[in-house]
Amino acid sequence: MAYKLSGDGVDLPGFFSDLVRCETRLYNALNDRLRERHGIVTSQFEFLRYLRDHPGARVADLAAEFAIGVGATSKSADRLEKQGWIVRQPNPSDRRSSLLALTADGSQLADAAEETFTDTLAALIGDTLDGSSAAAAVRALSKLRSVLERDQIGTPTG
Amino acid sequence: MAYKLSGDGVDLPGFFSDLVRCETRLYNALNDRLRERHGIVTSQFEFLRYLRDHPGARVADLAAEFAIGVGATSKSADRLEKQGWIVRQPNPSDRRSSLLALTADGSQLADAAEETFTDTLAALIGDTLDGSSAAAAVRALSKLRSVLERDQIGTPTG
DNA sequence: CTACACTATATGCCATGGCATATAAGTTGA
DNA sequence: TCAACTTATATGCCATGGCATATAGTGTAG
Repeated sequence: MAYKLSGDGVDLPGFFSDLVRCETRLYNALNDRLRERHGIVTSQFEFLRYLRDHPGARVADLAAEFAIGVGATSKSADRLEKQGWIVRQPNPSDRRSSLLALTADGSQLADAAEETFTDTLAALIGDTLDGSSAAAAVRALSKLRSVLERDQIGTPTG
Repeated sequence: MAYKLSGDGVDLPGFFSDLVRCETRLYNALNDRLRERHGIVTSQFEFLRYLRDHPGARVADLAAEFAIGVGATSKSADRLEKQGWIVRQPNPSDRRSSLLALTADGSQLADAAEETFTDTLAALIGDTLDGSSAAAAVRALSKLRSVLERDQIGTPTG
């Protein structure tokens, strides 16, 4: 009989499929709602919310948080800046980088979109994710995330 | 005291963040490994594996499975076909669509990539996803997926 | 101070997906 | 049978991210 070196009883490929499919569908559904109500998509909301909660963050901070490339993050910031939702302020301690911050408009948008975001999420998965086994799922995913971040797994190069 | 209509004690936005970040990092890490060993990325592997397990599937079947648009699926099939990994066979019962199937090369690639895929996943999350609370997480995510699919949540238009 | 390595960001090219539209084929009702 | 409707896929335009590279600023050894 063959050894099972890890993941006893856990079908990891199946888990991964479920993870990706849940993420895709939730992201799609949230995109639809945020776009129709606020003219933004989920990734933009996540940027705005992060900047609201971390004013003065740099491009590299956003890239690390979302595990996307620095280039993509810079372009994303360009678009938000062009819309007047964020500003690049000079970084007094390092002129290579800028400190990003929400404008008043951006702040208002982040708050309004957050309500839509939270409500939509509750409507979509609030009932399904009820109960104690769901709490275990939430904890497990949270732990998995910390481990992935700690070990820098899947951090893009650029 | 305010009512909590759903999701008692579950921080849904936090759960969603964890879900998306785990998905992103795992996808990135799997992409790296699959690209270096087989010259494909994870989405391509998932297509190939699906066609291996569902020979004769149509473009619409793939689109439904992965919750992406039909147009994107068609283009993805173009690329796999151009590489010689799949073929479009005429559908005898409906000439609007084709039946997709792996070539011998595609089949071989799917099997080889699956080994890399499985091993990599085990290396990345096998230890973290061990134990009974992880089993609960896996079940919860599986259930969430079924509900999202049943209710057609996040199914793209095109 | 100055060359050299390093770092942070910006930008260009490419791949991929969404969405709208086009086209071809199947279906239906009078 | 044929016009109107629906369905399945393909294609075009756009947005976004990866990756490579360019540029500017920082740190450091001598």
